[in-house]
Amino acid sequence: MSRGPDKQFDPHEALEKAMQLFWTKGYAATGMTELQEQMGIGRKSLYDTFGNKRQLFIKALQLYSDSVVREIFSELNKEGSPLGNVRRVMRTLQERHSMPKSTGCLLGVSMAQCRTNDPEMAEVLRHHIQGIEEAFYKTFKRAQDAGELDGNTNIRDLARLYMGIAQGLALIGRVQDAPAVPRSIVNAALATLETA
Amino acid sequence: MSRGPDKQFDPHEALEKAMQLFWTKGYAATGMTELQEQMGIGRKSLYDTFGNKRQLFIKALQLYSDSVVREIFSELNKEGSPLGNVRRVMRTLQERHSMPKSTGCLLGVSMAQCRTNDPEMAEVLRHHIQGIEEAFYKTFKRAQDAGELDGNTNIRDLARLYMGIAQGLALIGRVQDAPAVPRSIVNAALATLETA
DNA sequence: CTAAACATAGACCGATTGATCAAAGTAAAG
DNA sequence: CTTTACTTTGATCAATCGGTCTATGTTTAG
Repeated sequence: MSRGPDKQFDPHEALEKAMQLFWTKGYAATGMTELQEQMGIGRKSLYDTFGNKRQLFIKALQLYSDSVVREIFSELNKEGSPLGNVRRVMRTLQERHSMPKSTGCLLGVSMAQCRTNDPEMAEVLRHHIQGIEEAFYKTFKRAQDAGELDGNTNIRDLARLYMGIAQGLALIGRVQDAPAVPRSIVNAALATLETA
Repeated sequence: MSRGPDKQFDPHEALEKAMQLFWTKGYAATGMTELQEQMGIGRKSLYDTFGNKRQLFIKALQLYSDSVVREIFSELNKEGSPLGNVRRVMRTLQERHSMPKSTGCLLGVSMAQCRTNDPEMAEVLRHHIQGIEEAFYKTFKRAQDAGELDGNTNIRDLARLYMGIAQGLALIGRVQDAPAVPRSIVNAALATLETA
């Protein structure tokens, strides 16, 4: 039971701002002062609410996984042709990462920045990207059961490939403002499904 | 014509050390003090020889592209089956990024760290990864001419896909120490060549 | 009302950042 | 030799880093 005043800010909104900033600039290049300004809260409130920079970052990763990633890949679970869902998701990714100011994928950006000798962070990231792999796997499984994919296709391998392509696509989108390269990548990726 | 003493260090060796450090830790997380120590030279020598941190980084990128990338992808130009060369290169990448302390690809790591609004750095990176795309493209072209690839296959798209896969593979290798995921990605990627 | 429990704003901490500079050392030219 | 050009060392710069803390509200319980 609280006896003091309520927070004057919405922690969820503040975390979203932090996520956006980490997404754009990356972990190391984002300063607490800049975070504080963008989140629109005081320094003490920031630390009282979110712990420290590292914990704030991990919370931002969780939010990213629960919001952005979930929204994109929930398309995979819809009714209708599983492979059709995959195609639609890949086209959505293509579109996103063709935007002039594309910031890529926060998970990918973070994988590039987390040191090899930081096992805890690596574990968090591994967990999140495994979720993407599983989303693809379940969809390919349904596709195989429905006869859309050959029974001999190794769908575990395929799911991991698509997860890898999604990461590569997001990464390249950060430096490539022309839509040609992302389009090519998705074109070629989807072409492989025709004969699998 | 120089009238003073020669440098007491080998700039190339020093740059190689810097490249290694950037590769492991990333641009933002690597400090000048740490660079200086690893490079084994004085502070002034560092700035006199390499300019500033940013210029040093760009020189390190160039060295990476000219040494590491070149060494891996020169395999593509060898005699014999072009697709066989592609398979060998992809297996090499798989092996590299399955190592426990894999640091991924310096180009990929840098793409993740360079801000979207840093056009100069983006241009440098775009140039380097375009080199990888071209290496794949020329090889797929030879494969198509030799009848190893179907004439209807869009090899520009395919080359960009393989460049993207290589980047995704490198990225995931940073957080995945088990060899299963890289192996799956390369397995599935190469499987698509069988029917293209 | 008073008092306790909360939140706020912002000064402040030592440490570290990228970068500069003066002083000392060294080798070649004349 | 002296002079000149170059390097090296390491002190030092202002700025910023992540993080702490004090002082000042502000709300609720009694």
